[in-house]
Amino acid sequence: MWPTTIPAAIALQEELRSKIVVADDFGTVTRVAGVDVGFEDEGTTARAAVVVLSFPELRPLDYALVRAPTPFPYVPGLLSFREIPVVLDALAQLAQPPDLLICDGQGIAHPRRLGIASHLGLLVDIPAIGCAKSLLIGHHPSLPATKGSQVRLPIAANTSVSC
DNA sequence: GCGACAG
DNA sequence: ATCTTGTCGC
Repeated sequence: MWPTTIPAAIALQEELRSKIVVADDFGTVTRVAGVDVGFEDEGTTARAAVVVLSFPELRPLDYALVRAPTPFPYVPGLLSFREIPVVLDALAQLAQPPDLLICDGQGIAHPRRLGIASHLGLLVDIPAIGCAKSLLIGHHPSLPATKGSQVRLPIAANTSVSC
């Protein structure tokens, strides 16, 4: 069953965090999937879109678009409970299952090390990368001023939190 | 107590 | 995330 309350969701994260395996090697990747979720009807409907590309060619191989009732409110730190259910439905419809997932949200750079990418990857047992557009917690060193600069930052920098 | 807070 | 208007860059 899926958590319905904030305490239950946090408890589940605490339970799952130990299962996370941090890796810099994703093994042999043949198909990579881009995953994202949008909302309709004032947030009451969740819409998942998954596209599978060949790797490294990046040719579209498959995709799925699924809508379902939104199961959980947006709570910073608990995004996965709002977006994952409909994503699971979409992933189940793929004829070409991916070897790697790239999600719009945090991975282990999360208060309890379980951002949506980590959570989803754990549930479907597929390596996942969190590709968030902004920071949820922590800090990082100042970045190069030039767009496209190659930098190597600590994973989930300064994640000292008291949540 | 106050501010911050993925999408 | 979504909505909506104005502005910017190619």
